[in-house]
Amino acid sequence: MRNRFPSSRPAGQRATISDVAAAAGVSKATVSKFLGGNKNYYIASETRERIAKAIEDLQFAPNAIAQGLSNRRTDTIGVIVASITNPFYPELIAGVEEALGGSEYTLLLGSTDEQPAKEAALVRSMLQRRVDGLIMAAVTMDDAEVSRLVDTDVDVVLASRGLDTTLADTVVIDNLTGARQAVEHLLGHGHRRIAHLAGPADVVPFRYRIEGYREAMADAGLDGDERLVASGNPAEAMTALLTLPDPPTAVFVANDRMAIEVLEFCAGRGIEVPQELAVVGFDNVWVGRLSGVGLTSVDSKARAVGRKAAEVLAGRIRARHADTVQLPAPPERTVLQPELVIRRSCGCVAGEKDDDAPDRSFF
Amino acid sequence: MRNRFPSSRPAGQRATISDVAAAAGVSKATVSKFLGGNKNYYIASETRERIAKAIEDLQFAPNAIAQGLSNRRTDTIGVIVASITNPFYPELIAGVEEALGGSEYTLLLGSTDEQPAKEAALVRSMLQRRVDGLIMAAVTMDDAEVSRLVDTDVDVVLASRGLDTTLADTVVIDNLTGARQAVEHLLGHGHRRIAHLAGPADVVPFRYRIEGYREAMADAGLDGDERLVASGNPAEAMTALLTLPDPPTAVFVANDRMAIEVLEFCAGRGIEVPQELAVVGFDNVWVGRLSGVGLTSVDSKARAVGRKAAEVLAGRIRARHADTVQLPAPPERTVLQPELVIRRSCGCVAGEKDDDAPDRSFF
DNA sequence: CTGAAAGCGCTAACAA
DNA sequence: TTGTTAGCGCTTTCAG
Repeated sequence: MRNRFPSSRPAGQRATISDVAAAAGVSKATVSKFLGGNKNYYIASETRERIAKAIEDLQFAPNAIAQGLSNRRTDTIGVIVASITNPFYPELIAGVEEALGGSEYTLLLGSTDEQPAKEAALVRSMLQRRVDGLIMAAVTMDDAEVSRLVDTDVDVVLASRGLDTTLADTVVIDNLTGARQAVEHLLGHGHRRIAHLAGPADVVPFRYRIEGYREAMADAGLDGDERLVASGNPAEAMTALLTLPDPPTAVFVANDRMAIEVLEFCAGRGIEVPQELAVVGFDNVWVGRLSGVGLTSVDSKARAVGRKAAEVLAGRIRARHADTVQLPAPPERTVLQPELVIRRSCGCVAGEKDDDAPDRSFF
Repeated sequence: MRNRFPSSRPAGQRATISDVAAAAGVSKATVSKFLGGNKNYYIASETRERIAKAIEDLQFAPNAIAQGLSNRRTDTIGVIVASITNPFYPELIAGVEEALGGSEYTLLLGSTDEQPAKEAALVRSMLQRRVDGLIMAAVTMDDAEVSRLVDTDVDVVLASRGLDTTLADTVVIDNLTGARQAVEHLLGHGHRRIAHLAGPADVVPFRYRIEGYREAMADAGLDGDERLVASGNPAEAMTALLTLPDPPTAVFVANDRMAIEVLEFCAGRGIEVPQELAVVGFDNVWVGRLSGVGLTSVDSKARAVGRKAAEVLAGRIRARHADTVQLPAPPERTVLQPELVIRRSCGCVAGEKDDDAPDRSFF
């Protein structure tokens, strides 16, 4: 195997710009200009060739760390999600990657496992690593913390879990409307006792989903029974709900993760879904599409949210690095519309309205 | 809100070690020693306090990029997976994070979408970013490419997709045995016409799964019918298989992603699983556990593989950075044993042997 | 115990 | 068109 490092440095050590300069008989500056590509530096085509050859010979690739230090930008963006194993987030990440497609950005990833301490540590770590921007798809921080974050020199966009804040760019879906749609659909099926299995109240979207539930119930003149709002471990919550004197005939669950557990709970107890209990989830994770699952759910557009978040962030970064110095534009808030996807678990006839592309593969 | 940057630099600019040094009335070198923590530098406790105060006042956090340049290590490890939306990989990533738990490592993530070109680009990008190590859970490279990669100064471990190579540390499961178990189980159910839906042949594990299938069939004196080995789009492949003159009564599918599509295909065609067609998958992705799915599958231990890969890698990095210079140990190959997890789709009675912890949440 | 100085690999004025 | 020089922010000898 021929030695790929003909320079004087020991094997396994990568060539530097100085090696290239020496090999090409030019200065580092010239090589650097050659690398810069974009800026219209003038450099003799003959020199250009010599440099290209040296680079090729030495298998040189610029050290991005050194470039980062000098350029004050790393072409890296951080993505912090709540739970990498919840299929909602890989989908969101895929959206981010999609949007960043051709660009030179690389993703620094972190999963908080829903732990605020881990979230804080990840933010710190990414800031120290000088990411150019940060997409937060896990936010348990309060406004003060967000504002401190926004005060730094990295651009931040809050995705999906976004707070109410107007401090930072935000990409969310309309959780309130989504929740209303779900509950209204259940009302349309004739249900009157509709429960809500809520998510942790320290996560903003869950608060809106509760509110949407309450509004829809109130509009139907069915509000007031707080016993119908449960939370915590799905199995336990369902047990409590179903042993109520006047148990619910339907439940709107705050996300699909929990909704699937409700389905499993019912399967385990021999409770027929949707006959004995109708179930509607939230997120429309791909699993719900499986014919053996058939979960009706509000699509929270994970991929689109990720894509949009990345676009907004890229725009910010571009603006920041633009030559023309100007005040940053005020935070931008994008609200995507969710969409109720109807399947079996709500009581609709199978296939009635399920318009999923049947040939699309699952993952 | 009080200004968090009392130094002279403009808001939004982070304090540097020089700012701290100035504020504490010491030199950068001393501050750096203070930061180093571990090495037993002697520094007066009074100075120590002044520095600590300055750091606190200035909200100083060292620039990891600059540290990286100086230290020649970034405390970052790259993870390249084949497809972030295939639940197998988030699980593997979770294993990596688990193992890296307390340490200061951060993950640089990339998903290749099974495209060799993207894989190459990601490797390049991560190398340029000077990751300390690389976990490749997507390898379509050949030995030559791997060897070139191993020749660099980053430690590489091949996880799950590992080649046959002995050039790099590898953590895999015993795919051949796993496949044999699957097929033997089907044989035990009395099946004689067992098909195999194979994965892309350029991915090593899939080749072993085919081989395991062939061996098991041969051992049962059932080899020879190559028409039973299909590949490509699951729906099309199944259609072809089922229109054979002597169609299979069971199919061993190379991974759960495809197995699930087979299940959907059957549901769509009204083909009863397992009565008309028994199905066994590979990976034991959590989805298969759902009561509405019940997919019998060979567990490929994604989490354990991720964990082990991270441990091996961390060990390598530690060794490389150790003061005592020594020849690197030869590549280490870890082979984890897969495990057949039995559910409905193979023909076993539901619940018969499904020993999943029933209360474990899904994701 | 502390500091001066050199250097990690690259970029960006500014000269030449 | 090319080279010189001075950093980017931190670490690490090596002298005090």
